[in-house]
Amino acid sequence: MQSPVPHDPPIYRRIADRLRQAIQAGEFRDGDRLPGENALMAEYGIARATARQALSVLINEGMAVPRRGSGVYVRQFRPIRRHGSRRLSREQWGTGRAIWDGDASGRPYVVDDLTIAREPAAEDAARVLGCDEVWVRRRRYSVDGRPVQLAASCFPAELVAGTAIVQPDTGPGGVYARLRDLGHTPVHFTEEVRARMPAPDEADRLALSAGTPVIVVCRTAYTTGGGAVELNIMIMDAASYVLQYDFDA
Amino acid sequence: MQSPVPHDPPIYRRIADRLRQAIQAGEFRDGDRLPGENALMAEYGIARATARQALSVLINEGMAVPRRGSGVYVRQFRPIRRHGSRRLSREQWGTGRAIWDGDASGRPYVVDDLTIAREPAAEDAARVLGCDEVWVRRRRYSVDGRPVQLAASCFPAELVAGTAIVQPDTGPGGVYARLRDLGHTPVHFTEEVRARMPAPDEADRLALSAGTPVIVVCRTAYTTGGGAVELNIMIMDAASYVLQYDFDA
DNA sequence: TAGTGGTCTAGACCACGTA
DNA sequence: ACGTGGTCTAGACCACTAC
Repeated sequence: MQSPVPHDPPIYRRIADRLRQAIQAGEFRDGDRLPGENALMAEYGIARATARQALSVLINEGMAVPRRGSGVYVRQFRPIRRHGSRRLSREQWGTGRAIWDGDASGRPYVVDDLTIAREPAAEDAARVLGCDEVWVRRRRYSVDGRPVQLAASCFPAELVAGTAIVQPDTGPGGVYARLRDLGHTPVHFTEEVRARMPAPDEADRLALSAGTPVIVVCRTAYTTGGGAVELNIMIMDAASYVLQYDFDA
Repeated sequence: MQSPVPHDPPIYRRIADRLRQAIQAGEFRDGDRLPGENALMAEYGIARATARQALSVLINEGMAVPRRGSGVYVRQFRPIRRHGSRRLSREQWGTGRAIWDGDASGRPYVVDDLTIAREPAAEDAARVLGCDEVWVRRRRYSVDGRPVQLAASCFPAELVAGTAIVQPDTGPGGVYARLRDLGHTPVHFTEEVRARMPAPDEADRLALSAGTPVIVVCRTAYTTGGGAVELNIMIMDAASYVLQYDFDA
């Protein structure tokens, strides 16, 4: 009978652990090139697949990024701080500022791939918004030339048909100012936050490397009557964002 | 010259895509067993490593979970809803209820691995709390017998030394009620939310399978004077949580 | 052109879970 | 006992990047 000793970690794990420690100890800095497959094979006397497996551990942890034909590099982070409560205060969109102005932490951003369409409401949207058809504004946001967020805003179709909300340019203050003009001022917001690994199409559109989760924020905007007037689903590159929420006891 | 046609996806990707579609189409339900390595080898006439690679795609996406000696299974989700703003209202902890009572969506929870220690403050904690030494309460929360969250609360050492806050049982209302007793009532909270892949020790303690990110919530509690009295870092299994924040415009 | 990572094959031995 | 996934070897060809 053997005593129930935990097994030695496999070779590839020990190599991955050593590399991770080296990174955290500062031996490799952000953007530095790590030892490649050939270097690990020579250093540890292992097969190629084993060296690959060691590197894939770090890659799937989001600590390293492979570049074809070049090498494996330590990942760089510079997150955007997104303020949950403060940024939606009436002062912001009441005075003609777009909400997103405050988001990029001073860095310029661009909106890509804007599409506006009338669609049958998805099951969730139908329940929350209380309608069968919605107008959807889909767009992608980029900062420093890199895509960071996909967003899809849904509005009850009858409410917004023919307004600036279904136009590419929604005018000063954005969609919330237009909802106010229509007499449906948003006064309350709920945000649901989840995190998961991206679906392949999300990874494509956000140019995510392996090991990068997405943060999914589902925001609902309510009017004084308690009715929901907007459902906004945001999918964010988790490596590019810090969400901040402030509230009182 | 070739036209710049995107390459055909590799075999393992196409197999992974087919399996993913089958899951999303409901051909496999939560907890169902997927075709294993041998089945894929036979079905597609591929080598073992290729079949493995196809399955590893789904595993790293968090869609499937491997069980040694048994098979690969479709992952199951049943998240806990955690209310950000509402749960910290004074009514809750002012009347003797522990904050966590409202968290598990009605399911019972347990606290594991509670340790309480006086330590030199980490760099972040020192800056936020304005002190060199802290008392830290570390614990793990489990729901339905499965670990879901690691938490570490830091308090300024001089403030809480000798109080119930450094005892295993903090009494009715928990640490916030004790801070109130000390005249340092928390009145404002800031939560920073991030998501990333877990470090190996986090994956161990939360029993996370590959492809599961963690949500990191860093909460700071402020008193009326504006001083920070607690820094609480929570690491949550992303598959087990939905965070909800409510706020007004 | 040389070196890198990406894909793939055809084997091997092991630990583990189920029956 | 058998089938499963976990680890590992020793090759191969390819696409891409840097020089």
